[in-house]
Amino acid sequence: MKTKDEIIRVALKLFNRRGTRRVTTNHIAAEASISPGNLYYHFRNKEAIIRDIFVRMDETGRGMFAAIFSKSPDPAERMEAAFRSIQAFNRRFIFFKRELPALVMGDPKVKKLYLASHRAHLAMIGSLVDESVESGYLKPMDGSERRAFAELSWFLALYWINYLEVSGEPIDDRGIQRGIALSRFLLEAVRSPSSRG
Amino acid sequence: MKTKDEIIRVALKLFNRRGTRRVTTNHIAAEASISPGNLYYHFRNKEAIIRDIFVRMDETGRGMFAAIFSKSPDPAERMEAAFRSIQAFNRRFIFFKRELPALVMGDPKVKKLYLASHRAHLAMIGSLVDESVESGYLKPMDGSERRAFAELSWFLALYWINYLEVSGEPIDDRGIQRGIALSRFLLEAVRSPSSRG
DNA sequence: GTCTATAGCTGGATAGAC
DNA sequence: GTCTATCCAGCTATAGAC
Repeated sequence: MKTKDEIIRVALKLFNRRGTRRVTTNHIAAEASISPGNLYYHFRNKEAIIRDIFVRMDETGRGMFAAIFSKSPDPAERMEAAFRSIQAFNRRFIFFKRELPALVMGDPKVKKLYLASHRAHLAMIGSLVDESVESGYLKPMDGSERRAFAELSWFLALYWINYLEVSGEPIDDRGIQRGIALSRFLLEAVRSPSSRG
Repeated sequence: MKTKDEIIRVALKLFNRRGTRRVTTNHIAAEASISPGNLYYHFRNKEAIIRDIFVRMDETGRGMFAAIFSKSPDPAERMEAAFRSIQAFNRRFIFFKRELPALVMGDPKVKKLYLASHRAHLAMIGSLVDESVESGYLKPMDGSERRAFAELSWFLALYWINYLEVSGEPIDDRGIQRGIALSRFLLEAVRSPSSRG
């Protein structure tokens, strides 16, 4: 593997374990078995490493979400599968979710990318909701109701892992299942009577 | 004002503005117009300052939430007022909400206090939901539905300000109003038909 | 209680040889 | 591309006078 990729891989691992604050460039270099000087040959500074991880994360995420939403079995199943995928994704880059405000507000480039991605996700969920209303799976809703449902669903998926962590619950299948139960509760609230089992 | 209180006041202001990471004990001392040495006379270290702020925050919060939930006008209004109060509270201690995972997971004493407070809030909301079901304001629900509704409501109130911030929306009345709209959406989902206007 | 002065350390980042 | 060596800034925390 290329040195640069190895630095990223190791940095992500350490950031997830101990947070960007406590992980120094020296730690990363040591764990990657290279010299500090070499690390600085590949990256301008620590911030650049974080940004690079973010860009890769964003690309991974876009591909993943597109794949999720293009599949279309039963809408309830799809929602559940989507929730599960998003949690796995969030867990893989958990340091970013933990430090979201600091990282997004601290680096204008990250902020710009993050906002674009945020809007894309909301729009994707929004059109999914529109489709489901049109198909009669969801009950008739006006624009503001649709947006409320879409945003709540996204909001839940976005923060659930963080909530589990600070609530002292382990991030395991049971915890994810609890999140799915909440997203089902949301879904039930907007199901059309005719689509209920 | 006592020097100790002044340190706390200034530290909270700076933490909210720039985050605990970038604010040093020297900054706090300078802003409080005292010497670094004097700061260390009053606090063992920086962590102790953060913890002290947290303890005061917790006390403030308990009092505030108890007051909110003991008032009882129309349940919908009460929910709205509660949401508003919680957002104002979260904003006042916004650094803590931004750095929640790091602060909670990094200091065992903070973690313990936070968990106790988290559970107390969930329980408070839970009994409020029970009451509202019994009174017929909310539709009949079993235990798991009640818990889902209570937890979603709390979850929303807890992360809303954070969500606004990272979404690039200003934390102003309009943003809070958007949050209230989502909590209303949740409430509508569980209102009993007879209680609807 | 408050100050000045400073020890002691850590970590980001660079220079220059290979 | 990679290393060694090192500089420098900035921060925490303490010592000791007042």
